[in-house]
Amino acid sequence: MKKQRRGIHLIAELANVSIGTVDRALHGRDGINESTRARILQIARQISYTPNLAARALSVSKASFRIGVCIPREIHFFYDQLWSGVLDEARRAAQLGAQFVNRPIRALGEGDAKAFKELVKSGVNGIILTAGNPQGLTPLIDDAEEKGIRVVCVSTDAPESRRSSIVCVEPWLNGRLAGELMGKFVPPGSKVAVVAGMLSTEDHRKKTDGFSEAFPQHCPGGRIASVIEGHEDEDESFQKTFDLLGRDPTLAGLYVNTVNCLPVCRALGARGLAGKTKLITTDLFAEMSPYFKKGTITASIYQQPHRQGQVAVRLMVDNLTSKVPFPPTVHLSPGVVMSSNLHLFREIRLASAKFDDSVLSVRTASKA
Amino acid sequence: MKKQRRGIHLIAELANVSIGTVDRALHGRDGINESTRARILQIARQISYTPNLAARALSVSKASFRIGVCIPREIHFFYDQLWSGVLDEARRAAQLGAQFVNRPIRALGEGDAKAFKELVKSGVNGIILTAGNPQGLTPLIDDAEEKGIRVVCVSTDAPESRRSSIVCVEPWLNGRLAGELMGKFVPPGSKVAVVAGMLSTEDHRKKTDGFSEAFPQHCPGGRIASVIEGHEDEDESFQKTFDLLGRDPTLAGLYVNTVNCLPVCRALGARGLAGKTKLITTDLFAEMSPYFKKGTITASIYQQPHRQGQVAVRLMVDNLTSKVPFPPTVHLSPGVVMSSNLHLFREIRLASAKFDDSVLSVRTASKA
DNA sequence: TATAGCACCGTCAACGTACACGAAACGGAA
DNA sequence: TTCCGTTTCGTGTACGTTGACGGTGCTATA
Repeated sequence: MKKQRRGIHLIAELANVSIGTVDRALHGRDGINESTRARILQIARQISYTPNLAARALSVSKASFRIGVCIPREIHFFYDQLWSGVLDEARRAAQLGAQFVNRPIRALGEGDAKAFKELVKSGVNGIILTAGNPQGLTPLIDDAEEKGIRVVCVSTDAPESRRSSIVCVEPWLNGRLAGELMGKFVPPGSKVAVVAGMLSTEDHRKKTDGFSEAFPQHCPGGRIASVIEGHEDEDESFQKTFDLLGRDPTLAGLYVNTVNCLPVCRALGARGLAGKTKLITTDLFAEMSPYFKKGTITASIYQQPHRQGQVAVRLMVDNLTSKVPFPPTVHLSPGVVMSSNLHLFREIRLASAKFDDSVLSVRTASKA
Repeated sequence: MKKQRRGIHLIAELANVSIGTVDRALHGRDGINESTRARILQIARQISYTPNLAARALSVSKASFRIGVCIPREIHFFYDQLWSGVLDEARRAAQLGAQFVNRPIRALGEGDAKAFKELVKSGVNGIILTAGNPQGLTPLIDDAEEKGIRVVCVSTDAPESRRSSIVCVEPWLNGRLAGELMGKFVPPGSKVAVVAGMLSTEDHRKKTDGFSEAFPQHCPGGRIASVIEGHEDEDESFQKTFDLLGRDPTLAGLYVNTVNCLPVCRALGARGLAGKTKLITTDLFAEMSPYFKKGTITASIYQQPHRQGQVAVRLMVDNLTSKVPFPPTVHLSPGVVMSSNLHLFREIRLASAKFDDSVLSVRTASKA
């Protein structure tokens, strides 16, 4: 009744050698006869040996690789989800000996160059980041890649750089989907308007472009009456929308391509147009919930932040552990949130029952 | 010249207790004085202790475990994706010592009891299956769970059984989302129809119910004119739809809640109604692509088979490796496919460029 | 006073890998 | 023969955590 050994021990047993010899064979160290090495490698292949990365990480007493993460914390409902996706996946990867160093920045594009440099200097093997100002970051990214540090952008791209991969929902497509939906929600010949954050940011411009292109294609005779900018300011957004609705009461739909949709909802309510004028928003957070239920928001285009974080970590870990090549781009499909499926989204579910995300007490289930 | 201990040992040394006590304190186990627990937690906080997850994983690595998978192969575009999702995740889990035994069945509900029994007898630690005929499977599932074999249903549930979890897109909600969409696509007072597979299958019935309930809520004065059954037969589906469209040319929309939508598309084309009558379908496969582009299909409700497979494996592996408790249900949100985002879905992408799914050659890095 | 029961705590052996050290076996040279 | 060096391989320990098991005192009951 001998106990069943695993891994390197099993190979040793099968080859009638010691684990030391197996170690030498597997790692190409010297001090071993070529013939026995061949024999051991043969057996390793036969039992399809895969090293236990956790054990390896433990043995060298430091993680086998470290991944730096640099994302903002400002727009909470979005980046919290992104971070939570990263964390979810990181917890699993920890079993493979991955360590994550978090180097958050205040807001998108704020001090990311500094944070990035620090991560590079700290000797990580890979970096996951939201590239706020791509022009500043591009040379740094290229430099890191040059040194063998793999860089994966998430949510926001640095397209000109040599980053290994980008995980995002394409803003242009985001706008197109909104445009197609709107085109089918409103009757032919309708006029609609776009409420953007600031058109100076590429993301909002591309969404606006996508919408403007797709809407007329799916709504015969439809056209964009106007595009207004709220500059991420609550009062300004409300006032401008309120005025717009007053000027043109025949407006059939509104597309909000920034996360800042609550003022627009309120403006619609103030004009008594809630539920009448079709409203398509972007992203999702708990405070939007009542507006879905009242019918003010017809649909929202969901960018899957949690999943973006997950996928980014997966790409990185797969590459670092198993040399899985990076796909140059991962374009997730935006989700469509409506009142029917609203409650299935994390942002809404977690709002009612907040989970404790403290890491230390990962309480193991007590035996039954 | 005492050696510098780390982690739990360091805490033990500082607190003048043994590592066992520290373990008890950190994990909220009983058999420890509350005051010493507080003291230990205090010290842990002071040195900002973080558990070495690699060590934990190693310690718990109760050797390898085996997971049985039992899903049909009949509806290729769906179950192939499901299987591919399982495989994707299985590949990762292999690094943690998970083995997967595949025991496919011909079609949903065909010989699944036999396959299930074989898996149980083969001594797996967990089973992932699509529960075709729940009534037959339920006692078997309960039996397996009794023996400590965790069972996760995917896509199709056995709700009365004691399965550990279910991963699916709820059919009722699926229908509701279709109903809400349809309600906003067609003008108030519209008549629409439902094309089902067979109403005897619970899945199709629930989808029909959900649709019938949601549609009038979102389309004032709207009503369901008729529900027809295609019985998964191409000719029958075509003919019945063709006849229906002839009888009632004012029909504003059609909802197909089975995967068998091509005959409906053709019937619409034959009547010259393609693009006029709004068509909402279910699921997604490559042959639907041209109908999206022509505008015949307005939208399709996507059940995320790949993701379902992934999630099911994750639940199982997380539980088996780290005792993460099963959530009783995982209800994924159905996706909405339209012409804008069509090309982002696996089913369409992979149709053009097939990927190679070779698994075995996970080459370990040779020393630099 | 003995004994059982309980609350609290320590000890030890895994888990799979990496690496340092040392032990054989062998050949050649003194 | 003895001595030394090399090649080839075995042994032991460390890495940090977990869980089974055993041990110490103390209190309650006979």
